Amino acid sequence: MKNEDTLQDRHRDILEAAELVFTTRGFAAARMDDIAETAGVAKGTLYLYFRSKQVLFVELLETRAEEYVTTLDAYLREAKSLADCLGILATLRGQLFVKNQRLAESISHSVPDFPRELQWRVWNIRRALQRPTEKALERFLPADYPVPPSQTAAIVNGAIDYLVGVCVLDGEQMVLSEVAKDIQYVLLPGLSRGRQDWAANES
Amino acid sequence: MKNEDTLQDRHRDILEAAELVFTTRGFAAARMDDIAETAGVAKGTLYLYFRSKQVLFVELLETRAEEYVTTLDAYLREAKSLADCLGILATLRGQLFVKNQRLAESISHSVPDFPRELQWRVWNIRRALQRPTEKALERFLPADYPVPPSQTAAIVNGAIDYLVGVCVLDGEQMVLSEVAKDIQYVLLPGLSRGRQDWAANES
Amino acid sequence: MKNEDTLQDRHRDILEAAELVFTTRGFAAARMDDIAETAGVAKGTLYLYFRSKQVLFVELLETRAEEYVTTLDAYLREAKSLADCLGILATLRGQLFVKNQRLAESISHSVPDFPRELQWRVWNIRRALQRPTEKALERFLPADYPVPPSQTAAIVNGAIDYLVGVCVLDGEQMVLSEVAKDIQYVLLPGLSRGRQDWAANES
Amino acid sequence: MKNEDTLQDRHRDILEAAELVFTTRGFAAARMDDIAETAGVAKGTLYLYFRSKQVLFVELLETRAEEYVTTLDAYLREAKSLADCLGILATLRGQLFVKNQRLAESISHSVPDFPRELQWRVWNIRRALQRPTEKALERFLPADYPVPPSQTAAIVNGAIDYLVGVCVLDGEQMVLSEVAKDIQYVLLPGLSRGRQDWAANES
DNA sequence: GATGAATGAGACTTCATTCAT
DNA sequence: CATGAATGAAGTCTCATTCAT
Repeated sequence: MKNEDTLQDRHRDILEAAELVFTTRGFAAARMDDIAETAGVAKGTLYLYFRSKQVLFVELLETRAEEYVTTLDAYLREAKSLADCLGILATLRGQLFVKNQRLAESISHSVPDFPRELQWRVWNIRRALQRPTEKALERFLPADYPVPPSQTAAIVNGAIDYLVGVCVLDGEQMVLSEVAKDIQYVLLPGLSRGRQDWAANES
Repeated sequence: MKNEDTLQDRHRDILEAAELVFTTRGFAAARMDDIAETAGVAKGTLYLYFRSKQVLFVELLETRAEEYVTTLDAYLREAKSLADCLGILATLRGQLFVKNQRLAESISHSVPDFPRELQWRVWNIRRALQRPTEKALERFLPADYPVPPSQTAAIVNGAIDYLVGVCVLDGEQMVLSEVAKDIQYVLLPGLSRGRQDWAANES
Repeated sequence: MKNEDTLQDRHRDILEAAELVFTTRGFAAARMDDIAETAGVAKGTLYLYFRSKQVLFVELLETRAEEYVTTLDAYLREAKSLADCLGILATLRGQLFVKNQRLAESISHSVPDFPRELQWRVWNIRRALQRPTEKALERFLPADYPVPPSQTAAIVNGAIDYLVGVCVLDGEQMVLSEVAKDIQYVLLPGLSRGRQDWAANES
Repeated sequence: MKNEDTLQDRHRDILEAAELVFTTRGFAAARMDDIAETAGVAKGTLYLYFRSKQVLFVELLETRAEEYVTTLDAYLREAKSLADCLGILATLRGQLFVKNQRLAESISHSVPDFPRELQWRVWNIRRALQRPTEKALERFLPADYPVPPSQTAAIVNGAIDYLVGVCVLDGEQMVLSEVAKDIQYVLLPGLSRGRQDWAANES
């Protein structure tokens, strides 16, 4: 009988293979054959660990989201200022972005066909991915900041991800410290002023 | 012989059906049967107008991108200030880009399998979508603005699209004027200061 | 109103186009689109002259077989000897072989699917194509020739067609007088002796 | 894991089913569904053994051609005279070549659409099928025989195949010994005389 | 009569899933 | 537990035939 560790390994190998394949081709175009081959197991073995392609996909999302959130939270806890936050977000999203982004893209397209239980799990993942940025911003935004945190978080994450994405698509060697600097330059002023500045600016 | 207009209509009907289906399911999961049914034509008719599913997808992208760029350019030409630009971008991307964004998401996954000629066409689409924001920013950014326009454009577009996307995903009734206001509040300060401010801020 | 001649022309144009296409691709792979384009008419027009692809095919076979038989009979009537016969057959089959052969090949594969009435017409064509060689041989074979004429005809026709076919396939410039000479050299002796020679040879 | 023999069997079953279907209907009209049903396997199984219909067709040709050539060579090696050769050829082509001939007929129509690599393989098959008759004739033809062996081979093969074909088409019970006798009677004299006889005959 | 856009049955092929070994 | 051969539903695409113009 195989011991517990071997089973864990197999499970992890399959998830890693699935990540590679889903990331590269998207959910619909990914083939279980490819995942099996990449994982170095037989096709039937996949079904010993995951009931279906859809379950494999969702459990992969859950695993990666959890890891990502844990990492991000740990780093953001150390942040001393809004500038720190932006720097950390830019750096970590820069490192993790490509894989996660590609996975995330599959969600909106694929999930509508999933059974309800899986759809619910995906919904939870989405919520979880929002929170770290949101929590960090809450700590440092001016108390009277007029834009709600969830939407400010969307703005910040969008800015970072697109900038990283453009660099990657253009094939440029991505210099993360540059990305962080650009992000800080553009976003910091707008994130640092309270409502009275707004009023001032409007007038 | 059917008259010219009828043919044009059919062509447009199919593109609209394709837009709906590709947008909803992504390229790989979209079925030609669904597109045909949505367009109200027989399966074979699709192939009278587009040689293959891939060609239909790319020509849809081209058509929508062209429309989008034309509209955006026209509006941005009227902008009198950076605030105007951000407002226009937020409003139009909110109206037009949710769909296009979904289409765009399919690209990175699907296009690698396409024949080279189609890949090249997609590449051109990507370039075209970047330009309007870039051109508008060039007009209003301070002369000594330290972040290159292409990357500033990425930051702006990303902020807008994510914000719109979050609103849509959350199922909120999207109030575009709110979106525009939030965007202006967060981004405007950082886009308005020249290099000397940067130096000041750093110190 | 179009006059009779124009209708005849159209009919003939279509048959010629069909001959070219069926000859090139075989019955099953031939497309009505190609035949229409080759004939310079619209696809629907084909169906004004021939009820279906199968009918078009069979009527083409009938037309060409009739022409071929008429021509062959006329020439063979002039033959003064077995050598003449072989020379004439080699020359004419050499001229007509490629087209007819290709058409004939389609028959055995395609006809089983045809409706019974068309099958019967094809059967008649086959009989008709055999007869000229058979009739000519009957005139010149020794009275006591032991091999039945229909089978002798098969041997003669097979020898000629394969020889021409090999030349064509090898891409050689086919010299018909050479073909005729070879055929005569190989076949004439065996066709010229009566049964007593056979007995002699056997002993 | 299924044992090696079972896989071999399946492979052979499919080839036999393919032979039956391609032979009956020709390449273009043959349906993979029919081949699968005839072989007693599911449609998808065919594609585990052969990458496409075209590949299945070509590999069938290769297999049968190889068997045929091997058998023919073995028998012809034992021939003691030209009469033996003709008898052997008539008998074996009668037994083995009706099927192969039907396959061969598909080649000229279907192969032009094939990818270049498959075309090359078919070309090699054609060459291989020519050689046995040619080699045998070279041993027994008079040294000064004026017709080149490759063309003499074409004449002999054509005569045999047509005769067999006519018998089959007429639905006659084919008596192979009769066929052999007829062939020998017609062809032997012409194949036995050297060039001086030719000169004599011409005068 | 002539056209050719439209149709839809049916072809090839793929791939998630199963199950005997 | 692990395997991978087998399955068959479902996808893309073709093409003979029809019919409104």
